[in-house]
Amino acid sequence: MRVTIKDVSRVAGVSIKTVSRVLNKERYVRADTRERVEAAVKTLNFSPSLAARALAGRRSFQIALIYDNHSPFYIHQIQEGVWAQCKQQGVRMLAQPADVASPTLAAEVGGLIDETHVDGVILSSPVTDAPAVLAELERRGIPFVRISPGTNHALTSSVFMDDVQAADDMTTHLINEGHKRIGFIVGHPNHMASDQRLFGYRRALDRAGVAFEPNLVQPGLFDFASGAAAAEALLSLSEPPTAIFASNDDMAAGVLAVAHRRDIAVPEALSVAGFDDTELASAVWPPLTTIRQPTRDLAYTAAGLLFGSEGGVVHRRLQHELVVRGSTGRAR
Amino acid sequence: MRVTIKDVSRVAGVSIKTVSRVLNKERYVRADTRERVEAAVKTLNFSPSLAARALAGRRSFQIALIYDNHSPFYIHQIQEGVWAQCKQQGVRMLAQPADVASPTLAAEVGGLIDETHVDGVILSSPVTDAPAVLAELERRGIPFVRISPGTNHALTSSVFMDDVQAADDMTTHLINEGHKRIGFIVGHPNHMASDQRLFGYRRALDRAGVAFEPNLVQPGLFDFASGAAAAEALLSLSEPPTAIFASNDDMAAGVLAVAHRRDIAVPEALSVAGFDDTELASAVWPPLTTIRQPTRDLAYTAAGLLFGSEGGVVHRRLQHELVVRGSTGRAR
DNA sequence: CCATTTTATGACAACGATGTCTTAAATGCC
DNA sequence: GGCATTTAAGACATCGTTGTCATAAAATGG
Repeated sequence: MRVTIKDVSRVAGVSIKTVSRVLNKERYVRADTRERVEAAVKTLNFSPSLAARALAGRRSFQIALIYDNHSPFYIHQIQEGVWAQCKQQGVRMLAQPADVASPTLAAEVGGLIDETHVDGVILSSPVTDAPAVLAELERRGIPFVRISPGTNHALTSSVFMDDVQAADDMTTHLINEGHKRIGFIVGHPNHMASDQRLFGYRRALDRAGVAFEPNLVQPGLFDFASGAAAAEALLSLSEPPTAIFASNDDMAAGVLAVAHRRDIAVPEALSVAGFDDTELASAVWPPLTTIRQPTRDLAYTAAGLLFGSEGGVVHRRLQHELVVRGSTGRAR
Repeated sequence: MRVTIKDVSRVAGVSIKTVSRVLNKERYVRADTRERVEAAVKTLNFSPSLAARALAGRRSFQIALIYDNHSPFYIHQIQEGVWAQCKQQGVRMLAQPADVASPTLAAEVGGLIDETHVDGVILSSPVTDAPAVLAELERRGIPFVRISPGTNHALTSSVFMDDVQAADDMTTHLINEGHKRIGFIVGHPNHMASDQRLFGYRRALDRAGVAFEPNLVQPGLFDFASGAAAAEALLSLSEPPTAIFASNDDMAAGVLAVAHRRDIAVPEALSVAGFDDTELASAVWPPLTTIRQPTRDLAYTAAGLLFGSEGGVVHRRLQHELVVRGSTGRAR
């Protein structure tokens, strides 16, 4: 049999309402009463039913994390950050993989909210930019925070980093190392960050007075295979680049593999740079020069905003960092 | 305002109990009544409250996945498999990171179950072998399935692969390639699979009549850094191995990095093998020879058993597969 | 055709908490 | 000391479903 608030109230010799008050840290409970209740809770090893709390009260003590991202490293860090905050707040986390391409996504999200009564939602890129989902959340008036959204910054709370500046930093670093022909692998077209990183790359080139060459830019999908394919294309050019900047680490790993296969020394003959600084960046050889994106902190902060006292729309930018490792060096 | 079963019943012109019957696919509902109800559900866009269902009924339509594993790739595949099964069954998944070393783990798991009313639990290694957790679950009589448990196979349902045989297969493969001095990097001591893989390694050596050398075995923690450290130790021996078999891919990636750093050609001068066939195995250079562990399928199957009709304890062994890639070759 | 069984539906209590309202005791104020 | 206010605690309705029981209608059988 389940231990209920009623059992606690009997043992403590008070009404269930008083137990409820203690549980929710409400006012108007005498210190000695509180202690008796707390003792009873401990003795009986009581955990309140979230279902009953959700049904009767205004909170469900659950939030949902919705993501559609195919980099396991990235998701892992996001989950970890959100979970850390949830644990601190005594709230459960519902992990919800999704598919931004699905026409039923908004309906699914709506169903999720109705079913679970979640107190809030965290959206991770690229779900952050699915208009139907945003509309659905807005219509329900449920609080939500977006991690690294690409659009409508004013609309709702979000945490993010400056993708344009980060890509600019990396490109500038490569230029400073003497590179003039820098290949660029764009990210997945679903992700707004892809455009921004491309923009940062171009901005840095412009500022340095390096001509932009369209055939040095290759499309990618944020995964290993597309990075490798893009590298093949770039290295097959009559005048190949001396450096390749991939929009994330997974694709950069693909570039490294191709370089190895073609017996091109990295970084002596080719510099390779990634983006994100996931665990992968230090697990390949040579370790990747990359942009440390504070993914875990972004997620932790996002969940914090959801519970936070600060009313209204809040935006937080977290700092990125250029991490120079062995995969880049001076141009020959 | 929330749409409730009452609204549906009004629109359909039936009692709420009848709506409930349709929702739960119970018997004794006329076809035309069922259709009217289903139409009303669609019109109103109704999703039943899980909280209310859990409170009133015997099911909560939620299961928990408990894991403590530091390989993001592995967890990702586990989550994906469980989620796929949940989606098919119309059930929510509660992702619950844990710490097997924590003395309060069993209490936390107990609290989770009381709070959420979950219908079942899936344990992923190494939580599968935490006696306190198992006792707690047993005490509550809640169904659970273990993924790759190391102990007490008869106790409860589980899905697994043959770690001993797999490690034996890999070791035999290396022996067949002419290797006599094969280094082995053990996994995390918390994981039972670590012992089994070591055992398989020894069994293969014994059968082939290759002498076992204790200093060719190094401890590891299933992560990149420990793999690198173990490789340093092995390659610093006066008579270093010609092949290194790491108990998982992350550690094998560490070995590769050390080999590169020391300018040891792989596979010409050193063969390197991993275990798991996570995405990482194909993202490093050269791509790893490894054991394909059907992680996603294990998870999918485990969740299936939880919902399955088969009463009592069920065990399912899934097949592993030796995947030969570029990181291993003939011994010089 | 009547008795019996099966099918189909509804009324109402129950699940385990919180919200609202009420009441009693303690405290503050002039 | 008397009255207003604050503090402390309980009674009871309520949240949105499912479980149980009752009952009417339809099907079945001899």
